[in-house]
Amino acid sequence: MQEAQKYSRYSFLLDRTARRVKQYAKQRFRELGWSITVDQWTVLKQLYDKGELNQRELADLTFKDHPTMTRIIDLLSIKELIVRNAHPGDRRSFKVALTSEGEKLVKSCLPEVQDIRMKAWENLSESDFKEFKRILDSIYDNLSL
Amino acid sequence: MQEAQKYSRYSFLLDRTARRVKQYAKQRFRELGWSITVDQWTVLKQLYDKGELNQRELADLTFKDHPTMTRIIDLLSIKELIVRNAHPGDRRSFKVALTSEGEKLVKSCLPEVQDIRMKAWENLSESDFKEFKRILDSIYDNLSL
DNA sequence: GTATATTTGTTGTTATACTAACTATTAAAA
DNA sequence: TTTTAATAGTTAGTATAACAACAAATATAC
Repeated sequence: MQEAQKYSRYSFLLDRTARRVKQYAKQRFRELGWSITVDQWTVLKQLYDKGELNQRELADLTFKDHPTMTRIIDLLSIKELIVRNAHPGDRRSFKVALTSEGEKLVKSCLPEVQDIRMKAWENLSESDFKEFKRILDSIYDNLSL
Repeated sequence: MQEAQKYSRYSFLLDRTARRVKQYAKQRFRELGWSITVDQWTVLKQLYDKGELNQRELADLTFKDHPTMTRIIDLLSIKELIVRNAHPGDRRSFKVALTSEGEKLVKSCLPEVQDIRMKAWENLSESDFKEFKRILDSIYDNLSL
């Protein structure tokens, strides 16, 4: 393979693998009969870990943009897993919070999610993780503005 | 961080980085005034390298599913960069081919695409690439059916 | 204190991703 | 040979993902 083409190949592998990881989780969620998507789960989990957050904070934590977050929150609201509460002192923003339904769902799904996530990393060592994280962070930084 | 949560974190980093790589390329395509997306580029490049292919072959090579490939090909056809030719001997399928316009575009974009792709990998060594590829492949295999 | 800039969130548009259901065609089985 | 199965591709529906343009509220500058 030519030197220059090598980089396209690596980008391709990265994209392919990320899609596979997401697809696997999506499929497992489905098989388990859960009515939420992986991205919706990520939002629920943040709220579970950190408590009430506004939409900007959620977007920052998940590295999604604001319109995407608006829509994920819309869908979770319709399912009554979260609520947008008025923010006292800033009428532009909401305090997004888990409902008791939402909290119950997070608690019940958590162990299975951890199994799903672990599956990807079978047969990989502790030093592999470190290397992998270092390289991913390096790529991310190379492309940051 | 708890052992189990570590894996979610790695999946998150993988997803985040893959999105960033794609976003960067998209932004550069845009800045260069190109009227194609990154995924559309991938299809054009395959046709440039391998010649005529049917839609299934293109889907397999790019690891995309068939409906997605149908739509990418629709869009590239509208732009008259490729054509669906009848397949002699199998009336179910098409032979997809670059038009002369399409071929000209691939040739003119190729050097810049290589620069875009290279950007992600600055400051990484040859052994980093090898490690990275090995780990990505391992993850992919762990999740394959 | 008013003009200007920034922040928070929404809406609209285009493209990818995945599932399911479908048509048309070809291949395999009985 | 006719029934059945498999393959190639499309269409429909839902959910991200990214960008642009926007409204409303808040913060800053003068």
